[in-house]
Amino acid sequence: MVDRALALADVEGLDAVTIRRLAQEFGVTPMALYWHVRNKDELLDAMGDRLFADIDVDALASTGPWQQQLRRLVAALVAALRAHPAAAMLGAQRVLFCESGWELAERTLQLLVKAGFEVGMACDIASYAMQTAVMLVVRRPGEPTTAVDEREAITTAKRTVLAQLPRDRYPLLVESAVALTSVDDEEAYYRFGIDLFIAGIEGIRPKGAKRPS
Amino acid sequence: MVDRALALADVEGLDAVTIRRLAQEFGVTPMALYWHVRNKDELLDAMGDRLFADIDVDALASTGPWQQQLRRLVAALVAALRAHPAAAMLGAQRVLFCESGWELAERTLQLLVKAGFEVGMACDIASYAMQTAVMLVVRRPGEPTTAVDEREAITTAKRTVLAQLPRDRYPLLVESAVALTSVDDEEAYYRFGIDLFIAGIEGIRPKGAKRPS
DNA sequence: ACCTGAACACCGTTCAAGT
DNA sequence: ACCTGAACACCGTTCAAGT
Repeated sequence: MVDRALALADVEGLDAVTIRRLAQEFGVTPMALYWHVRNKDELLDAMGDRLFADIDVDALASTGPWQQQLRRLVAALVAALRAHPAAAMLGAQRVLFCESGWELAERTLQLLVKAGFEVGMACDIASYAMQTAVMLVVRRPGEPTTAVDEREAITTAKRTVLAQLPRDRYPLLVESAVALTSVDDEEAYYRFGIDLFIAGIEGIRPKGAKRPS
Repeated sequence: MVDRALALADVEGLDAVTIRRLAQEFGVTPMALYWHVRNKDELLDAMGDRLFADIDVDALASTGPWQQQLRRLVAALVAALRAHPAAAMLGAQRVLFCESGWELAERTLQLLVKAGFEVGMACDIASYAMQTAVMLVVRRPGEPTTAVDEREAITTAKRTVLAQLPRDRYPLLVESAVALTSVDDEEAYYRFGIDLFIAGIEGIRPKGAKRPS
């Protein structure tokens, strides 16, 4: 049922995931679902939890310098969310409330503390990391609530608007109409986002941080 | 009407903003609103646009080194979104489609190009900046769709769950139950987020970048 | 120019009842 | 243990009609 809901979200957007629609997919009456799930929120939570299920923290954060470990963790998180972009935002509220999320969070905190950050700072960074991963996935163009069919139309419409702006007032916007409304290389896009995050972390880290381990 | 909708979102969450509810607030029948707005999406768009209305780009990005200008722009964006946290996410899809958003975007691109980034990279950074600002505001705890009344209850519930986790498996999570579920100093939180962003940008910038201006 | 009434196709959810 | 029927209080939206 959770998988079916995720599949539905992937194709038609998160808004299409309704109790009634899901029941229809199962060839069953809407009320039947209430036997398996307490209410819709519980279903959405379960969808969020599922996102983290396949992340193998141990394999990611055991060897190498902390920057690389952190990068691998964030990259794995992003990859997990990318599997279901429409549902990715559900993950943000669920990391701290499911087994696999705990594993991920604890490891990240551990890693940051070992790197010399104090616990409070490690918490801020870990939260920021999670939010950044979600942000990268739930990004432009086309809200996650949109069906895949409409996405392309929305994108070109947006692009057209930008391209027709007055050139004298907004030269860079007009020039960048395409670049601002689409992502040509997905992998490069995510690499850039993660690079930026890691660079930020390294940038704010106190220079003479001790390494207790 | 847009202001009323924002006010409603502030108090009861974005989910409370419905055509029918809004009509009720105005002491009018739901269908009356369709005279002033084509449909609900148009209303949400207008709410998103309103968020940028008070940003005075010229005052922010005219003097000083580019890092400071960029910081001021992002800070102003964050401040603008913070005025209506529940509606902040609406801004993300609207920056490129309203007057004040264009002003903001063009200025940011301009600034980045002057700083030595090529136009494509400047676009990526500007998009990232916008997303980061939204992310910082639409953050934990309590989804933007939640009413203010419920927020506190949700927060303490989450905290309790974390505090009761097995200490041997998740020592850092248990220790950080409070830190992970709340923000004690709002200003420090936002400063941290913006610092991290700026540090990232400086980190990825090519060292010998030329300064054409 | 601005609003209403009636109607339609959707929601989530409860609760008693069926097998 | 698992599902249904009927019902309720909500949505957004259209369209003809009122003033």
